[in-house]
Parts: sequence; C-alpha cells; structure tokens
Amino acid sequence: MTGKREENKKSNRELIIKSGIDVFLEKGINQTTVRDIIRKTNLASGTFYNYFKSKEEVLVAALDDATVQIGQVMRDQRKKAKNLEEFVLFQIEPFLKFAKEHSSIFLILNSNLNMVESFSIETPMMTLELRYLREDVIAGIEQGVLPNIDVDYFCTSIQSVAEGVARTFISKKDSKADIDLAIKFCTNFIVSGVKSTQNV
Amino acid sequence: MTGKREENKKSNRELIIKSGIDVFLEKGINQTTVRDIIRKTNLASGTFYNYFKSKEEVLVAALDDATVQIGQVMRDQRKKAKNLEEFVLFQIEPFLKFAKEHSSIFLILNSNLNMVESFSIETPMMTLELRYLREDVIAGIEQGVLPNIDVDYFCTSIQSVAEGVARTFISKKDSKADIDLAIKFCTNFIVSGVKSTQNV
Amino acid sequence: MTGKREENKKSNRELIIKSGIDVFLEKGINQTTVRDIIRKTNLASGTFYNYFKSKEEVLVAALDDATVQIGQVMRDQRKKAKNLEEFVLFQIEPFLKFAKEHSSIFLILNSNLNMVESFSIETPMMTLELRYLREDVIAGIEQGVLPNIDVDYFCTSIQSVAEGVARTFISKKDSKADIDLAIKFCTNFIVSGVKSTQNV
Amino acid sequence: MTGKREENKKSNRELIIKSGIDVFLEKGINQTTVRDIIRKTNLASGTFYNYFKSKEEVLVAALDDATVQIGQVMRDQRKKAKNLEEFVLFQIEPFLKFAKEHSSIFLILNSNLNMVESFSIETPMMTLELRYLREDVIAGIEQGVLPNIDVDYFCTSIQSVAEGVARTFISKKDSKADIDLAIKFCTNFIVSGVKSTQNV
DNA sequence: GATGAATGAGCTTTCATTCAT
DNA sequence: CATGAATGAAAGCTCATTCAT
Repeated sequence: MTGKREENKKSNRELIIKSGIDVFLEKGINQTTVRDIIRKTNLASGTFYNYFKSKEEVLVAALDDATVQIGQVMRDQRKKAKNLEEFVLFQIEPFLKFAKEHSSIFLILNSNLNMVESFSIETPMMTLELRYLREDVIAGIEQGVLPNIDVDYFCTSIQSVAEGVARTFISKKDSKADIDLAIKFCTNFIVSGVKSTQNV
Repeated sequence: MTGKREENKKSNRELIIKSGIDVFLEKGINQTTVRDIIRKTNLASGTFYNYFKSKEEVLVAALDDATVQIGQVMRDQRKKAKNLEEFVLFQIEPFLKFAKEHSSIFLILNSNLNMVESFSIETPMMTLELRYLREDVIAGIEQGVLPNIDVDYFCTSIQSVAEGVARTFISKKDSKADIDLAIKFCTNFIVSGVKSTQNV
Repeated sequence: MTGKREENKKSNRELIIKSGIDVFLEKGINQTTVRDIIRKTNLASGTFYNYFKSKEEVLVAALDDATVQIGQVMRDQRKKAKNLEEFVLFQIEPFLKFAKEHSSIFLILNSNLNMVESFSIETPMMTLELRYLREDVIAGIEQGVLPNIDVDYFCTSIQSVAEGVARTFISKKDSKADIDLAIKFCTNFIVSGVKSTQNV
Repeated sequence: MTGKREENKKSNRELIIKSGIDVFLEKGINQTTVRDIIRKTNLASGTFYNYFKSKEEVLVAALDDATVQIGQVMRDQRKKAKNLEEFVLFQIEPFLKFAKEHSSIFLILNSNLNMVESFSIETPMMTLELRYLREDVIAGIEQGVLPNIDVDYFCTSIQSVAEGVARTFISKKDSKADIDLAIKFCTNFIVSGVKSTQNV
C-alpha cells in the first residue's frame, strides 16, 4: 500500500510476463510449464499463482500488452487516412515496424496466432482491435474513403498478408535495410488487390 | 493370413490417425494426449507405439496425407498454366475446394499451422511442396509466364491470402454457394497485387 | 482507546470462531483450511495467527465453549439427583435440549467427535467434564444414589446413548414436538439398562 | 489375463488396502496422504491410481470388507432369533468378538464412523447392513419376536451402545478375559432398555 | 504383434506460515 | 495489532513409455 509494496507487485507481474515471453520463445507454448516460467524469475512457485492462474494467462497478458501498443497507433492512423492507399499504408507501416522492433513478442504472436480456441488468437484485446478495424473499414466505405468491398475478406486479407509478410520479413536474417521494401510491397499488394475486387 | 495381418496393420494405423484428427480438432493439439487418441480407438496403449513415436507423428502423418493429395493436384495444374491468372487460379481453386471438402483436417492444419516450431510446422511433405511452388515460380518468371517479382514475398502472399480466405470461408456457416466467389476474390486479389508489384 | 481495542480484539476472536463453526459444518473439519475460515471473516490471513495457532485450536475453542455451557448445567444437576432416575434424567434432559437448540455446534461435535485422535477428540474441557461425570458416578454409587455398576461401561453407555439419540433426534426434520419423547425414551432406556446390570 | 497378471492385480489391491489401514491407524485419516499409503507398499505412485481414486476410496474398501464379514454373520443370526434376548445377543456377541479380533480395522471403523458426510459412515455396504437391521427389526416386531418400539431409536441405541462398549472394551488394555462380561453387560443393558420403553 | 498394468519423473496447485510494511 | 504478498514444502495427479504375458 505504501508504494514499496505496490511497486514490488507491479515489478513481479512484469517479471513473470517477461520470463513467460522468454520461455515461450525458447520452448514453444506447448512445452512451456509454469515451473519453467517461475524458475527464470527468482520468485517462489506459489507466487506465480498470486498473479496468474495458468501459463495461458501469462501469454494473454503478454499479447494484450503488445496488442494495446500497436492497436492504439493503428487506430489513430486510420482516422487520418484520406484514401485507400493511406488507409493501408497507415496500417502496414506501423505494424511491420513494430514487428521489426519487437520481433520476439511478435514471433510468439504470430507463431501462436491461430492456435487452439482454448486460449488462442482471440485475446480480448485482439478481438477488440479487429472489431475496431472492421468498424473503420465500414465507415471508410460509407465515407467513400475505401472502395466497396466484402468487409470480411478484406479484413482477412489485410491481416493475412501483413502477418505473412511480417513473418517472412522477420525470418530473413539479413533484414536490416529492407523494411521499406517490405512495407511498399505489402501496401502495393493489398491496395491493388482491393482495387481489383471492386468490380467483382 | 499374411494378407489379413497386413490389412489389420494398415487399419490400425489409419484408425489411430483418424482418432488423432478427431481429438486434435476437439481438444487442440496442445491438450491432446496419446491416451486421448488411443482411447477413441479400441486399441491398447502399447499398440500406439507400434505405429507412432508420439502424438506429433500422428499429426504429421495426418497433415502429410492431406499435403500429398492437394500438392499433387497443384503441381500438375501449375505445369499447365499459361499466364499469371491461370497460375494463381490453378493454385487457389483446388486449394479452396479441398479446404471446403476436407474442412476438418484443414481446420487442424490452419488452426495449428503456425503454433508449432516445437514439433515443426513444416512437415517434410509441406516443405517439399512449398519448395516445388518456389521452383515453379522461379521457372515461371524465367519463362515469362509470371512477372518479375520477389519470390519469397510472392510465395508468402499467395500462401497467406489463400489460407486466410480459406479460414474465413470455412468459418462462414452459410458457405454452400459462394465458393466460386471466394475463388474469384482470392485470385483477383493476388493477381492484381502481383501485377502492381512488378514495378517496385 | 484501550477499551475499543480490547473490544475489537474480542470481536475478532469471536468472529473467527463463528466463521470456523460455519465452515466446519459446511465442509467438514478435514476439508476446512485456515484460508476458508479467514475468508469468511473480513480479516487478513496473518490476523488469524494472532488468535489461534491452527484450525484445530478454533475447533477446540468452539467445542470448549459448548462444553462449558452444557457441562456447568449437568454438574449442577447431578448434585441434586436423589436417585438413579433423576441422575440420568438430569443429564439427558439438558443435554438433549442443548442439542436441539445448538444443533449446529452439536453437529460438528457429533459428526467429528470420533474422528480425531489426530487433533484430540478430548478437548481439555471435555476430558474434564467426563472426569467429573465419572467422579459423580463413583460418588453416587458410594452414597447409594446409584446402583453398583461398572463405572466405565456406565459412562460409556450413557454417553453413547445420549449422543446416538441426539444425533437421531437432530436428523429427524419434524422434530419440533417430540423432544420430550426423546428424553423419556432415552432416560427410560438407560435407567432400565443400568438397573438390569446391577446383578451382573 | 493368464492368471499371473490377474493374481498380481489382486495382490496389489490388497497390498494397498492393507497399507491404507496401517497408515490410517498410525496417522489418522486426516493426516494420511496417498503418498503415505503407497510408500508402505513397494509400488510406484502412479500405480495407486490404477486401483483407487483417493485415499477415501481405500478407506471405503477396507470398511466394506469388514462390514461384509460382520454383516453376513449378524444377518444370519437375526433370522434364528426367537425373542428379544436372542435378537440382541445374536447381534452383540459376534459384533464384540469381531471387534476384539479385528480391533485394528475396528478402531478405524469406530474412530471415523461419524465423520463428515464426504466419505463418512455411510459406506454403501454399511448403509445396506443398517437397512437390513431396520427391516429385520420391523419384521421382528410384526412377528411378535420384538416388542413394539420406535424403530429408529432402537436401531440407534443398539448401534450406539454396541459401538460405545466396543470402543471401551478395546481401549481397556487388560481386556483378555472379560469379553463375555462386555457381551453380557451390553445385551442386558439393551434388552432392559428396550423392554422399559414398551410402555412409553 | 497386441495387451494393459506398472512405472516414476515431474507438473500443477494448495496452503500454513512468515514478515516487511 | 492488522495486513496480505511471498514463501516453499509437499500433496495430488497425469502421462509417456516400458515390458512381461
């Protein structure tokens, strides 16, 4: 209560999440145990359960943190988009840059994105952000900023391509310089794809 | 006698794979245990190990089966493609149709595809097929069938979009009629995307 | 200030005992944890240890309270007994009436009375009261108020029958009216039993 | 299947029950853990769970064994009773003799008889035997073998007194010779008690 | 080759208890 | 005194794997 405790509590929570990310990356989520996570901190095993009920909760917390960070940026950017090109670019650019800078959490994010429903892709935060995207797409269509396109397939495509490219980008070892190329390719690809389906 | 034995052996193997797919779908790969799989057959637990070393081997076997089926078709089709449109269409059409018909195995494939460094996303068969695709793309570019494009990003994109659309398509409950729409959307999207990146 | 503190201290102690009785009844002594007890109060877990060393101490405290109440009455009554009938009646009547009124504590007492070498069935208070009974029986025999009978078996019998009848009585749901019947049955039964063994 | 296995299975089950009884007596049921039980056998910890789900199941199995043994005898005897004296004697005699000979299991039986509902007094077998007793009492009353008495209180009393006396008897260290005295006391006590309540 | 009980490492989780605040 | 997070021993239990039959 007096600050020192509160501080310690927060730091412990972060300690566990950090350790969780490390272990998830190292061993994969399946193979990770609560023991693995707690072993890397210097906390007692029981302490884990003061903060999380399971390793999955740690994962969700880690993903939510990332989702909030990147989601906030993307939402703000979308508001400013004047046309399709900007709309897509303003999603792709921060997304890929985030992926580059936070590749570790992003690797978990990606390598587990589609996992089993049990704890899976649909972090509350992620669901929320995807819903925001969908709403902004609909609004964009109504306002004439975006062409008239199947909203579901569009959202899926932008998500899939962005993730796919991010994954490829991250796994290219020599990926220092070509972030701009990746952004350009990705934006171009999606914009053109979208445009072409206008007449379908 | 020997025939019957051989038959029985094969039938046990298939029994296990079939049970594996069921359980993987039901509980997710993580939560599935060898016990779960063997319980659904009427075999003894020890029998499992006469056929597979682990549940992961069952998964790989199941995926390989599917990969071989769909891969064969796609490879044959690619040879016949005269231009970009056909090249893409000939990939997308059988892929989405397969996804529609075998949605169960496909759901495992998709819902766990990326999870899985731990037991290798890349089934030998899948690696092989992706390499075949890559080779055919390179050959396509050389022969002028395909435009000059970053091979890696192209492969990634085609794979990502196809998977994303397949996933969306499968999860739309009322998906009897619009398979053709999905194919058209998907093909258009990729073709246009690719064309646009020619000048990048 | 000091008065209020003192008051608070007492109230916490009683709070814990009360909560203990509730939980013991609800979950049984075995399954009850200190956490369970403290959770029902709004005290912190550490506070528990300012008053008791273990849940067993809470139990003993609760039992002792009851034992003291009922024991006091029985002791007083015994002194006034002029003959066997009165001696028995003066034990049974207050005992069964107490059991009726305080059935909750009595249910704990009974439903766990024999379990418990581990944390001692014999509350100091209970041992004391049973010793008092034994002494009064011996005195009663010496003074001719009671017939000459094996003291141990007599004490056991009176205790067993009283408890058994109390248990049966309590578990009969419609037990508003027949408390007098129970007392009569019980007294009759013991008195006659005792008389019959005089000549053994 | 071939006998050797079947044999081993049976022997393991008995091993666990035997060990369970030992530990229950030694540490009390509360304090006994599955690990304690299995440690005394030379079996692996997992093996326990091939036979029982919990220590409580072991307890029930042990109690059921005893209940079946003693219950069988008592049921047979009751049929032969010609009058109240015999009816009671035929219950008490085998019961107390059994208690003397099998005092270990009987100590568990008694010291936990009234325990918490969770696994408690009411072993399926015990419930059954008590119901049989009740039925025979009712039949006895109808046939004029027993006097007209409240069945519930009678059953409770006979049970309470028998148990109480057994407990006292067992706890008397020098109890080699006086089993007959105990039987006589107990029978006399109950018979007289019952008779006295005829006119209530 | 099929069986399924035995194995035991090791994971999850609880909980009494302590102690800095 | 009250608080409640931290502790870590230890319990319950699962499960992949082995191996005698």
